[in-house]
Amino acid sequence: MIKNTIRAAQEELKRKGYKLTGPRKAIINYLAESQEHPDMQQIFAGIRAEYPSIGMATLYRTLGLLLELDILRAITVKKNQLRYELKKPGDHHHHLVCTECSQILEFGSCSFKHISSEIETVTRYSIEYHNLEAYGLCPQCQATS
Amino acid sequence: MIKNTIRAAQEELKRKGYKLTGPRKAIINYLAESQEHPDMQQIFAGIRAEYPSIGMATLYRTLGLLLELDILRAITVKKNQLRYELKKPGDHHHHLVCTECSQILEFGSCSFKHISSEIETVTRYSIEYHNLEAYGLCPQCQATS
DNA sequence: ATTACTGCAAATACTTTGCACGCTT
DNA sequence: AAGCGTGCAAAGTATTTGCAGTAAT
Repeated sequence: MIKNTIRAAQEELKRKGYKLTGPRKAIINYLAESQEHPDMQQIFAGIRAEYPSIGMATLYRTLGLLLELDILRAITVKKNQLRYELKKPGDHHHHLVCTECSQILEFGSCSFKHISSEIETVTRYSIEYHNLEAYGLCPQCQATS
Repeated sequence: MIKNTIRAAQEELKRKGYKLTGPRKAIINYLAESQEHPDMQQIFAGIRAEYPSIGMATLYRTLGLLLELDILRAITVKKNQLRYELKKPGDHHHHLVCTECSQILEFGSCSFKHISSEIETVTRYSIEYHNLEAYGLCPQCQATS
């Protein structure tokens, strides 16, 4: 499945006319393989292991590009704290975020697609994607309070 | 209705043991009265008109506090661009964001509450609130492309 | 009276940009 | 060969923090 995710991301880049460079490959690979939802510093550190010459500016530029191309999704865990995940083809889920420890859990049920087209009709927006984030306490943090 | 929003926010502050100070009142008033979804700079400018001595640090601290108390909600229009809105008692809605011009439209239908308790059961999280943001092109930006 | 809150200024942290060089197509 | 993409360093923003004075309870 990871292979598919990587391939889909790479193809999308090329399809839109962007070059498939070393740093971009390394970033996509790292994101596809990471099970957690890493933040920018974790991504940077992780990629340095594979591709030591990468600079922070490239990471900023690349994450920005992937977000714009809708290959990458950002999850807000706290004010000004983002975590990232590569979109997997055929997978659609949302996130539960612990307001205490920032743990992220995925859940599959998405109720939005049922009302999406009605909202498009009413509002005349054309909807491209959506994010749903639910916030609360994870089991561990409930126990600690 | 604005009165209610202001009162609810003020009471929540006091209930949790925070002081109801001049700057806090001014910020709450400004947010309650603003129809758009202002960003931090707009809020700062707007409040200076009412309360010229306010400093940026206070605004940062206060918005942070209101977010934590779940009185205030942040809407992500682009990477690192947030807009704010005070929560109104009895009102529940979500947002449609134009990826081109960052216009925000509210929509009332929320499909999440139906599945919320099931997700709590399955995941053992206790959910406090949730945000749904749908991204796409507004009618004007569709026309311009 | 007590203690939280504020404003200022300084310190950090974060993000973007310009440019010369290198790599993908 | 052409031009996009990269890394570095510097510039530009954004955010946080320490502290002395002030105001809310």
